[in-house]
Amino acid sequence: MGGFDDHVGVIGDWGAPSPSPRTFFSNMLEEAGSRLESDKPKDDIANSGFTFPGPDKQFRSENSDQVAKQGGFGEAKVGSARSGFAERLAARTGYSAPRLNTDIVKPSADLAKDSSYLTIPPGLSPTSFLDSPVFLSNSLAQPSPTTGKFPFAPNANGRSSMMFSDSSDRNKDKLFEDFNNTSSFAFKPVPESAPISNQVNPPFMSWQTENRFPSQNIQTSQNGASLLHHSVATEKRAEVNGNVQDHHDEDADQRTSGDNGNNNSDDGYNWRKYGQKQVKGSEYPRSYYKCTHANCPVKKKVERSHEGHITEIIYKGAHNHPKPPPSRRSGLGSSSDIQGGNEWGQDGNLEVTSSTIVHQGQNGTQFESSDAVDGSTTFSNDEEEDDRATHGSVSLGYDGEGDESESKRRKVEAYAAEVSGASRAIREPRVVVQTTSEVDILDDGYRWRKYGQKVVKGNPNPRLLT
DNA sequence: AGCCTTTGACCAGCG
DNA sequence: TCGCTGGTCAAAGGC
Repeated sequence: MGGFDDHVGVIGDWGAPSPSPRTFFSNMLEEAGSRLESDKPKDDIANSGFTFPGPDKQFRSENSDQVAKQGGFGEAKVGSARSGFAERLAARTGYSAPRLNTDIVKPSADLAKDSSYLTIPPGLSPTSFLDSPVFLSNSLAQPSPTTGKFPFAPNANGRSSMMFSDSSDRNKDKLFEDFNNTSSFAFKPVPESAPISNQVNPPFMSWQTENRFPSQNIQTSQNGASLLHHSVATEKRAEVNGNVQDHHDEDADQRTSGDNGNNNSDDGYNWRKYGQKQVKGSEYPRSYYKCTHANCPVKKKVERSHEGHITEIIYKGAHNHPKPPPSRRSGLGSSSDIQGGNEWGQDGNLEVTSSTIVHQGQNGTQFESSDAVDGSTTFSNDEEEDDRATHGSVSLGYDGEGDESESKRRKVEAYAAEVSGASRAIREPRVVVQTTSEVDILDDGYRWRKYGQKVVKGNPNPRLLT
């Protein structure tokens, strides 16, 4: 466990001294931008990027060329930025961020195959920006990168792109203003567009968050489509926001100010580890957790790398109780695998984590959503960068029945593609939620409306769209 | 004292 | 029936 402890310690060290999220991210962008402007060979750019596992494979394989050519916000930038940051960190604190073994990340083939799903690049999840004020209908929305705090520049093909190379705050702000001032925000095209997969075209919807979801949240599209996002994604998303803005989040606070991420506030529930086993076919041991709430049948299996990064999370069942208040959550000694710190990195590290969420009923019904969740940061090694450079696809359970939101959808899509390009170091734990029945998955304390069902290619079971 | 993790043993499903 | 595998139990120990 030494390695893990070390990792935690690292996180702890990062906590205090780390600059405000906004500042940090801004710096990162600037650095990335400067890199971009350099004459660095594109091949280098492509090679220096970090990788993104899973479904992203598809994204990468089909767009890697574009990514390399565009050199846009891609891997090189982020990777470079991270590298620079790591170097500075090492120089300043004497600490050398450990390299991550990215081999652990397994692709979610099924997701990648599903063309009906939107492929979103790593580091950015639909929910990331869906959770942003741009889509928020409530007043709790706070400024965030997803609300337009990132600069967007025009794109030749009409799609939007994020220009992180443009570090001008003025431009950013203006862009954001435009962003915020339009109900149907528009991404400004960019000459050097980030890669947008042809397969990304699929229907995408604009999303709205109904409220601030505690542990599980529903993101509802304008046409009523919703996704259930597990707390993991939710909290990580919050963390993402926290990195780029002064976003305030209760859970985030717990993570950062509590005990260096050693709390159990991962998803708001308390878990007790009751077993661990090396599963065949899995490179890392699988841990078994139970919800500690009385009579709560929920369990989760977590696979994590030696570095402590989650590679897969499988939830089973549905909580039959509300999320315990923060004060009642277990603090020390928690085995939570999704806790802020170690799993997803901390403010100081530049690792963006996303997750794929699959809600699967034992009756075969599989709900699938995904979520690039995390804005946490951690340095990863070159291998990882290579493997995940252009990965980052996440899928959304949406069939594109939307109509008036088509344009928005495309914008979001483009935005996702762009942003994904921006966030390089992405780790994508696969999150699966298994419930005993369709009812269970819906019985999560929220109200769901089924708006469709579809048999998805590669999955014999109908996919519920709620 | 209470809750947690660890870990070897045990059990059940499956081919 | 046997062996493999995944999941769970429960004792021991730590915090």
